Amino acid sequence: MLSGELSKKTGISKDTIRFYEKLGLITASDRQAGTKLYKEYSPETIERLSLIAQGKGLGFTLSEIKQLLNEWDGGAMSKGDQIKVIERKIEEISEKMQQLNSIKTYLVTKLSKLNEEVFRNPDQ
Amino acid sequence: MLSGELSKKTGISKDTIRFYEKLGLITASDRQAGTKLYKEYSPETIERLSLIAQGKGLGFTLSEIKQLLNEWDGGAMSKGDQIKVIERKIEEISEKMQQLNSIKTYLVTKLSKLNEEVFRNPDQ
DNA sequence: GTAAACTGTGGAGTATACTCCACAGTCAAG
DNA sequence: CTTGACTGTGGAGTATACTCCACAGTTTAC
Repeated sequence: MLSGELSKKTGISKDTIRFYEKLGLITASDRQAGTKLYKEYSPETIERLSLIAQGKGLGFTLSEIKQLLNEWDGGAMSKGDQIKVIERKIEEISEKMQQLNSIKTYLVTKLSKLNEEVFRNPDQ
Repeated sequence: MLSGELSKKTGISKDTIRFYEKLGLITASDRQAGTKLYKEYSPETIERLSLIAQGKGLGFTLSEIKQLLNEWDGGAMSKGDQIKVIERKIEEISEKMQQLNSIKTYLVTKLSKLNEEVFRNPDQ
């Protein structure tokens, strides 16, 4: 799959795809075409890009996402180290979830207060 | 409270504080001192700054955070509109939590697989 | 076989979120 | 009363994450 198709399938621009490739977030195999090189992306790249998008939305930086993805693929680390890193990530994610939950609780409280007010005095 | 104290209490640099003030994320009252103006921050600014830091860690941009904080303070919107906006934010936050949860599940699975492997063959 | 669509490249430009610097005025301690 | 710490300001610089552009090859459709 070339960049155009990948871009259409993920909604991520070809420039961004190239940018991610330069950073090493995704990879491609080169295919010769005359004097030019074309870049073949494997279908898994689609899932990888959607993980990147998700990670970004959750406040991870691209370099954090790169780490996460590489640990995923089990890099050069020993099993023991991999376990430690993943445990740490799980902790981080749990923290994020707690934070989101407290914001949510706050908003829900505010919401029910507003609903009550409108119920009592509907012309607002 | 002046910027230095606020900075010490929050761990956020005075430059960042000034930056946030320029963006309207926080406010200060001016106090004249000779030819100079000093900026007085209320104690609530501390909590506001910690909310900003949290929001950032959760993938919200500063302008999204600004919106969130202003809706907090009940801006110029009608109650009905406020309710709609807050409902939308709650949805967004729920989505984020679901995403985090699916990543967490993935990581937990990976972790238990790794633990099992190390249990069977500890020299890694 | 040729025009239109597609491809990778280098490099410049943009938005966001800071961060640093030098300066001049202010205040607090001795 | 002066010295040293603190303050706000304008403006420049940095890191991150894209986004845009022009160009020269390539493939596809007719």
